[in-house]
Formats: sequence, C-alpha cells, structure tokens
Amino acid sequence: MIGLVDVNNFYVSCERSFNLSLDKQPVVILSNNDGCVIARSNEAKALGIKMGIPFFQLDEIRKQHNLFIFSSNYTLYGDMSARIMATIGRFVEEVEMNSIDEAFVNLAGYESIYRDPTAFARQLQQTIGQWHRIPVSVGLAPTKTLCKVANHYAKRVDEYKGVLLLETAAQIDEALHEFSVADLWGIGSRYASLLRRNGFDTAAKFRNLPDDWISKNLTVNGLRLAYELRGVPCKPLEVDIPDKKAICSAPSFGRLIPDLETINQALTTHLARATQKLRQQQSTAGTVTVFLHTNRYRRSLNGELAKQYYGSRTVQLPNPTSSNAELAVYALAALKSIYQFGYGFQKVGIILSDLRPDSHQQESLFCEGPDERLIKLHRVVDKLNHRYGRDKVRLAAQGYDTTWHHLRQWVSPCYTTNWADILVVQ
DNA sequence: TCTGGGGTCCTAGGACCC
DNA sequence: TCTGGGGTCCTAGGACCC
Repeated sequence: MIGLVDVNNFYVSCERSFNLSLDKQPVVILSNNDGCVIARSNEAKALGIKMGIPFFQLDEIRKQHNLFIFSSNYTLYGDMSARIMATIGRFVEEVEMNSIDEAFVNLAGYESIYRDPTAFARQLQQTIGQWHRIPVSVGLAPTKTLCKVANHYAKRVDEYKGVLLLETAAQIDEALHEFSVADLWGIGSRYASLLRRNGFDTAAKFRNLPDDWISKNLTVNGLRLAYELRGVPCKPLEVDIPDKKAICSAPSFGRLIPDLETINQALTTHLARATQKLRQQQSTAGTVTVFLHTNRYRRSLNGELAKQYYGSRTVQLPNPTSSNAELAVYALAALKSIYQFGYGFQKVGIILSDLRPDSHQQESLFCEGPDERLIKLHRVVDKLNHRYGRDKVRLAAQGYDTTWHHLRQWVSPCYTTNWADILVVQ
C-alpha cells in the first residue's frame, strides 16, 4: 500500500497559516513578476477565477469582491514544505517528495503498526493540521497513479473529509469509471484530446485499451500508466533525491530592458543563483547556455504584434566548473554575441547543463585543473551569504541596480526564515 | 500597461565505431 | 551469385509534471 499526501491549495494554505484573516476568504497567489494566477483558495475558484489567467484580467472581479492577493513567496513555501515533509517523516521511513506540496509514502511493512490505513491517514492529517495549520488530503492505493486518483476524490468529495482508500478491485473500478482521462497523471492536453477523439474519455476505458495501441500512440510512458491503473506498480518510490541534470535561472524583468549594461547585471545575478544551486548539489557544469528574448505578447501602437527577437547561445567550457566568477566570463561573452540593439527585452536566462559530480574532475591535457583557490572562495562566500543574506557578497558585475528586478508588489513576510519577519502575537 | 519558472523523459534520425 | 550485425552518442522535437 502506498499513500499520497497532498496539501490543499498549497501556496494559499501557507499564507493562511500565518494570517487568520484569510480564512474562508477568496485568496489568489500570483506568479513571479505578479503576472498570472498560479494558486487559488476554494472561495476564489468559486468566483470563477481560472488557473493561469493573467492578473490584469481580474479587474472586474476585484471591483465586486474583496479578493486577497499575494505575490509568490517561495522562501516561505519552500520552508513550510520542508517542515511538512519532516512531519511526514516521523510517521513513515520511506517518503518520496514528489513536488513542493506532495509526497508519496510507503506503507509496506507498517501493517502491524497502522492496521487501518485510513486511520493512519487521519492521524497524519490531524498532526499536520495541528502543527503547521496546513490542510492535507491523503489518497491510499496499491500504485502511485491510483493514489493520485484516490487523492483527487479525497479532495473533492466532502464526505471523504480528505482521505480515500482504494483497495479492492470493485472500489478501483468504480473510481476509474467516473474519472476523466484528462485528469490522469501523465495525460496532458495533447494525449487527452487524442484519447477523446477516439472515444476513450474515462480512465476505465483507457486502462482497457490494448497494450500495443497505447505504446504506439503514447509511448512507453502511457503503457506504464495503464499498468498502474490495472494495479501493477511501474513507478517505484524514489526516496533518494537524484542530482539535477540541468539548472536554469530565468526570471522576467520587471519592465522591458533595452541596454546591454543592465542585462549584463541581470545575467550575472541569475548566474549567481544557478551556481549556488550547483554547488549545493556538489556538481560542476560543462556547458552554459544564455538566451535573451522580447515580450511575445507585446503589440505596437497599430495593434500588430511588435517585432520579436529571440537569441540563444551555448558554450562548452574547457573545464567544468561551479564558479560563477569563472562562468561569468563565458556567459557574458555569449550574451554579447546574441545581443541586438533596438529591442526592449523581457528576459535573459541561463541554463547550466552537462552537470557532473565535482569529485569526478576529468584531467585535461591542455588546460589547468580546477582552481583550488576559487573553490575555497566560493565555500566562504556561500556561508557568508547564507548568514547575512542573499548577494551580500557578490561579483562586481552584478551591480546594485534594482530597476530590472521582477515585480513583487504583494509579497508576504518570510515568517519562518527571517528574524525580522517573525510573527508577533499580541 | 499588465500574460511564470523550472524541470523530466522518450523517440527518431544521423553520424559514427568495430 | 553472393554485399552483416550490433552497438554508442548526440540533437531536436514533443510530450509531460507542479
């Protein structure tokens, strides 16, 4: 038996955890740059606010209702996630963190401790609610995909109160009979419309398709999904977190930026973010890609789509490194080569790839090895920045210009990670 | 005026190796 | 008259996830 623990409306729940006035109110969380709606409370969903819509389209609803709005605060959400995961870890040994707000738990071997899986789920739910003021739903089933289905119902059907166990063949059949194929884990919009066109609109109908049809049209991933629906586990629990294969940092500018000078500063800052993640997982990057583009939605005065530009350049490094000082040389040269005068740019981004463990440094015949002094330097810089705040020690090329920074007009305090933001109870 | 960010996996095709 | 077999690596494109 496997369980899927999933937080209800995670970002909204994090904000509510520290702000009682948000209870039972319509709340939305905006994406980076305050661009789109990426999380909604049930009350906001009831007002008809759709996932992913641009924020400016909410003007009418804002006039009619008292809508609570927040910029996303990933420092808060990331820390709350870690706390919830730690709490789950007190109940079961094997926990796979599937995303920031959900975790699979392996209940195999716990039969004598948690005799009734439903009772276990209730206990977990109650503990997380009491310790973190965060509501979770739990789906229990023999495979991950069936857990997703169980969780879907647990969240939406009131009488389940956030917990559903799918155990017997009859229970599973009934659940899949009603379940839209588009809501299955692994079926996106493309596959959903393909399946619907062919008349396979429920999970039950999909599950009963012949294997060769599925693998021909949906590749081996689709076949794994079908097996999982039949109760055959094909997606094992992954308890150890694998190292990332690529690291990307590419937040939009808060306004359109025309000049290379400012874009240089932004790129060097994104690079600092990316290399910090890189060093955290003790890897080096062998390849760096820089890309630069204009706003694809922008229209000129006559209403036509404005002239667009997209440039990107990939550079292979002579020596893999995790040093932003070293990488900056290549990244800035790449940027210079793709930059074009005469556009307002929306975003510059950096991708580090060809990642490998820093302990496995390939010796090169023609280049010097990694610079030991730089490695020591970054260790110290990372420590200082952890203690005194992000970018307290930085490359001069990052500069101190903040006019390009993305918008965060409605950001909440970092209640759990910053002493100055700690909640005061009167 | 204003439209997010960061990832993973699979396949086909081409170039190459012995 | 007869012209093999078994691989790897890389890239682009397309699908998916939260």
